[in-house]
Amino acid sequence: MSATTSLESLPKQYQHREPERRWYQFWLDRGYFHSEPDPTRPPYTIVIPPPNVTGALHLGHALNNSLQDILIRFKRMQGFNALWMPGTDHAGIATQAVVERRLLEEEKKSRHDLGREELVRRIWAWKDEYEERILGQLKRMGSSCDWERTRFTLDPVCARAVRHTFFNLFKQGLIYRGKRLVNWDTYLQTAVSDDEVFHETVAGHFWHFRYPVIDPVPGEPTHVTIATTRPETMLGDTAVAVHPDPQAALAEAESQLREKLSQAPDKQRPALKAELTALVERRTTHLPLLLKLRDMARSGRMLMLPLVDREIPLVADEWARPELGSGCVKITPAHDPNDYEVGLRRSLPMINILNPDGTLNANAGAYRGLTVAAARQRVVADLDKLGLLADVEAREIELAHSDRSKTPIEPYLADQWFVKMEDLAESAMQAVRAQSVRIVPSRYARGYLDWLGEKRDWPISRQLWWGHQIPIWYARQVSEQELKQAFAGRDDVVWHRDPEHDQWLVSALEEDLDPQAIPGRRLEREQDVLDTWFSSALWPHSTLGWPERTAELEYYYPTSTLVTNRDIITLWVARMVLTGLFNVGDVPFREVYIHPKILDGYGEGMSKMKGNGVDPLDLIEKFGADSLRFGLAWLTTETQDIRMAVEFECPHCGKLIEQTKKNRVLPRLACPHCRGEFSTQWARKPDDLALPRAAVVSERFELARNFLNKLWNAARFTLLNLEGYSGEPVAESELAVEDRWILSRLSTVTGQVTEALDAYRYADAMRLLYEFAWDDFCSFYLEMSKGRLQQAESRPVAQRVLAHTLDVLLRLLHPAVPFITEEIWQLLAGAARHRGLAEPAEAAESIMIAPWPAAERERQDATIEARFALFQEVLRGLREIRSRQNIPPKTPIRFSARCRPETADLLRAMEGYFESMAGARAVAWGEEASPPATHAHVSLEQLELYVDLAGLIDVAAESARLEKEQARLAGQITAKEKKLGNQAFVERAPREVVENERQALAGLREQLSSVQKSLSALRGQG
RNA sequence: GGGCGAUUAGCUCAGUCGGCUAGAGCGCCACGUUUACACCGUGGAUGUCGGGGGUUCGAGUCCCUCAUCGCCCACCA
Repeated sequence: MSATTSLESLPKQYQHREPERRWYQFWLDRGYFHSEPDPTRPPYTIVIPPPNVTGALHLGHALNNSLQDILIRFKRMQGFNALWMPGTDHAGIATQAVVERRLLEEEKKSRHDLGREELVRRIWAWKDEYEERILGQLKRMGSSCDWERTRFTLDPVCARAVRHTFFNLFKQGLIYRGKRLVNWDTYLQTAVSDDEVFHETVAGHFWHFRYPVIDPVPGEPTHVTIATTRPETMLGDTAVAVHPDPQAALAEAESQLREKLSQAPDKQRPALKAELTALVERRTTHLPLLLKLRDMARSGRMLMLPLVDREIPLVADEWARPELGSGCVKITPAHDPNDYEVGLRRSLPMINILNPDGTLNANAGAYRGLTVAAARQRVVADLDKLGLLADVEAREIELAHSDRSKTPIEPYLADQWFVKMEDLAESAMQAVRAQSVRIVPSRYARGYLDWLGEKRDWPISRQLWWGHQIPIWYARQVSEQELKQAFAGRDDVVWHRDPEHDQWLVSALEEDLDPQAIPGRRLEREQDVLDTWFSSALWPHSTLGWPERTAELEYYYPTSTLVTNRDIITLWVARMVLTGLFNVGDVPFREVYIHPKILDGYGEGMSKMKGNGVDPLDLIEKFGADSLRFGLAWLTTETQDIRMAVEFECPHCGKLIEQTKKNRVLPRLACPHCRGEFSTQWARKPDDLALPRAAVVSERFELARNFLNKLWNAARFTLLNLEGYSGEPVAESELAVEDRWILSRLSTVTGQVTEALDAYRYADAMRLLYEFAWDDFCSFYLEMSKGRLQQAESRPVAQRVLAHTLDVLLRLLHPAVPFITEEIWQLLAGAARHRGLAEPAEAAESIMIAPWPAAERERQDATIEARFALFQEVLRGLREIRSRQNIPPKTPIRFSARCRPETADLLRAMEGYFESMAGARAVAWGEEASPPATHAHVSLEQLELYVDLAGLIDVAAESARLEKEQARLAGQITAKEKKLGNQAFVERAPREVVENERQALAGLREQLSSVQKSLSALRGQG
C-alpha cells in the first residue's frame, strides 16, 4: 500500500472516514487478526462477551469492545499470539420477545398463530440481520477480532457443547425436574429467573376479607380476617394460618423493636415509639383471639372459603406473624413463594388457578376465563355483596415485573428443570478465593462470592421456542427393563425416574432419540428450551471446540482476560467459572476486568426504552472511530461510572440540541435554531420517517477529536520537514539537550503507559499519552526543532530524533487509536523508512504488527528533565510579563535573571529558545544580574526574572501584579512560619520534610524581599 | 433491611505511600492569524475538597458519624 504521494496535500484537519475504511481492509487482507495455535509463542486470549442479537450495539458495547481491542492490540504488539474470539448470543427470551412484539404490531399475530417452526424461522431471519449489523459495527470500531472464528451460541459446535454439558450433569444427578414456583411472564408465557424480574412501586390496595368459621361453637369467632394485595388468589387458598405460639412471637417482636429503638437515631424515634405502643396494645386487642384461633387450628377446625365454597383448614404455622395485620394469613401455595413453603410443611393441596396466558382456569370455578385484573374486581365485588369485605386500604405495592416483557409477574407453580448448585457453586467460589480467577477491581469479588454462597439451584428451563431444546425425552408407562432393552449397549443414553410423575426422564448425548425407540411406546421430547445463560456459560470453551480436546482448547484455554460489566458478574461470569471447572477442569480465564457503566446526563443508565441510547455509528460518523475509542478509554477510571450528556445533532444546521427527558421520547422534533424538523429513533409513521434523522452524539468526544487532530498536525509538521532524511545511526554525542530531554520523557512515559495498561488503568494511560504528545512533544520539542531544521548541520539529527519520537509515540497510541496511527505510520514510512537512533531498522509494514516500545531506562535522565522544567518556568514567566504588560508578540524584549551560577549555566544553553519561543533576549545571567531601572519582575523559586521595560512599562499593571504577588508570598510565609514554629512538627516530622520546609521558607523570604524592592522602585517612578 | 460506589472549580472528572502553593478538559475573560494545527497559540480568573467529629507534627487522602445521589442484593400476606 503506497502512502499519499504529495505531502503538501495533506489536509489541515484529519479526515477520519477514508483511512478507517482503507486500513481496516488492509488489516483484513493481511490476515493480522487471525491467530493459530503456536507453541513457540505465548497466547493472549479474550473471548468477547457475545452481544445479544436483539438489536444493534449501543455505547455500552462500544466501551466494552474498545477496552478489549486496546488490550488485544497491546498484547499483540508485545509479542503475544493474540486471539480475540468474536461472536453473538441468541439471547432466548429477549430475542423471541422482540420478534413476537413485532409480529403483533405488524401482523396482529401471536406466536401460536405461526407455530413453532415458522416463528423460529422468523427469529433466524432477525438474527441474520442483526448479527450482520452488530459485526459491522464492531468492524467500524476497529475491532481486531479473529473473524474466521466467529461463533453464535446456537452454532452446531456450541449446540454440541450444550448437549454434552447437559448430559454429563444429568448423568451425575446434578440436573433434576421439579415443581417449583416460578416467576411467570403471562405475556411471553414463560418462566423467567429472579434476575430477570424488576420491582416497580405501583398504587394498589390492601383488602381485608372475612372467611366464615364452619360450625362455630359459642365463644368462638364466627369469622377469621385475612388481608391480601391480590384478592383473586383467594380462589386458590387451601388454608389460613395462625401462629402456633402467638404470645411468644408477640413478645419476641416487642423485644426486637425495643432493641431497635434503643439504637435508633433521634429522628426515627417517634415513629418507632408509636409502633411499639401499637404492638403492646396488641396484647389486649389481638392476642386473646389469636390464642383461641391457635387452639381451633390444633383441633383441626375448618373454614369455609367463600365464592368457591371449599372447606379449608385453619393451621398453625410460624409464617403467620401475630404482630402484623389480623395476625392470620391466607395460604395460597400455588401462587406465593412463602405460602408454597407452608404448603409443603403442612401437606396442603396446591391449587393452581392460572392458565399460562394469565387467565383463570377451571379451578377458579365461576371466574374461569377471566383475566387476573377482571377476576380481582369480581372477587372483591362478590365478597362485598356477601358482607365479607371487611376493609380496603390504599397502599403502595412493589409489583414484580418481567424485565423482558415489562408486564407484571404472576407467581405460578410449574414443572421446571434445575441444576443443583451446591458443589458447582463451591468450586467457583474456591477459584476466586484462591485467586485462580482474579477480579479487577477486587471489590466486585464480594458480590460474586455472596451470590454463589447462597447456592440456590439454577432454574434452566424456559417455555420458549428460541434456544437449545432440552435434550430430554419422557417415557411414560415404561418399565426400566424396557429402557434397558431399547438402549442396550449405548452409553450415550441415560435415564432417571421422575418421582413426581409416573415416568422416566431419558437424556441422549448427541443424537436425538427416535420416538419409536421403545416398541409400542412413544417417547415425547421436552418442549422447553434452556436458559440462554446455559449456553453462554460454556462460551470460553465451547468456542474453542470443547468437548473435543482441540489444539485450540489446549493452547488458548484458560483465556487471559474477560472484559465485562458488573451487571452480569453473577449471571454470566460465575456460571462460566463453574461450567469451565466442571467441563474442562480449569477456570475459563485468569482475570476478569469489570469496567464502568455509561450513564446519561441525568445519571441514568442508557437504554433504547428510555430513548437516551447512543448508536456508536453516529459518533463514528461525527468524530471518527479513533475519537470514540480514545474518548471512552479516557473516561474509564476505576471508581466512576461514565456520565455523558447526549445531544441531537440537527441534520439541517448541524447544531446540537440538548436531549431532555421530554424530547428524547418523541418521534419528531423541530430544531430550535433553524426550525428544521427531523426524526428520531422513535419514528414509525411514514411522514416522520421521511424526515432526515438526527444523529445522537455527545460533546464529550470533542477532546479526543481535538487531540487526534493535534497529533495529525504534529505528524504533518514532521513529514513536511523530513526532506533529505537519512536513516543513518545517531551517535550519543550528536544529541542536543532537547533531544536528550524528549528521549528521557519518552522513555519514562513508555514505562508508565505499559504499567497502566497492564493494570487496566485506561484513563491513566490515555492521560499520559495526551500530555506527552501535546505538552512535551508538540508544545516544546516540535517548537524547538523548528530552528534546527533550518540549519544544514543540525537538521539531520533533528530529523532523526523527530521521526523516532513520532514513531514510538504512534506505537504507544496504536492500541487506543488504531486508524490514525496506521495512517501516519504509513505516511512516515514513505519519508523515513529506517527508524531508530543507535541501530536504525526498517519499520514494520504495519503498525499493528510493530513491536511495543521498550522503556529504555538508560535514556531516563532526571537532571535533564529538571533542567527543562526550569526552562519552561522561565519561559512562562517571560510570556506572562509580555501578556500583563500588553507587549505585542513581535516587539522584542530583554531580560536579566538573578540566580546561582549553576542555574545560570543551565539556562544559558537555552538562550536561543528564549528568543525563538518568547521573543526575549537575555542580557545578564547570574548572581550579579541586577534589575534595570524600569522593569517587570517575576519571582521564581530558583531565580528572579527582570524584564527591561524602558519605554514600555504599564506601571499600574505591574504594581497591581506585584502587590498581588506580595500578598501571596506573605501568606505562604506566615503559614510556613507557623508550621516551623510548631515544636511538635520540628521534633516529630521526618528530618527531610522539616529541612525542605526550612529551605522553602528561606526561598520565599528572598522572593518576597525582591518583589518588595521592585515594587518600591516602581513606586518611585509612579 | 444488607452491601458497594460517589460527593474536589460553573460543568465533567483526576489527585499514587498522609508531606512543597490541590490539577486537567470544557466553559469564561484578555490578547493573538508566529512559517503543523483556530479542532490552534499565549496569558488570566474561578475551590468551605458534602457537613460534623476523631487519629496525626501534618488529612482532599486514614477512622467514626450524618446528609445527599447512584447501583447491586434481599424482603415486603
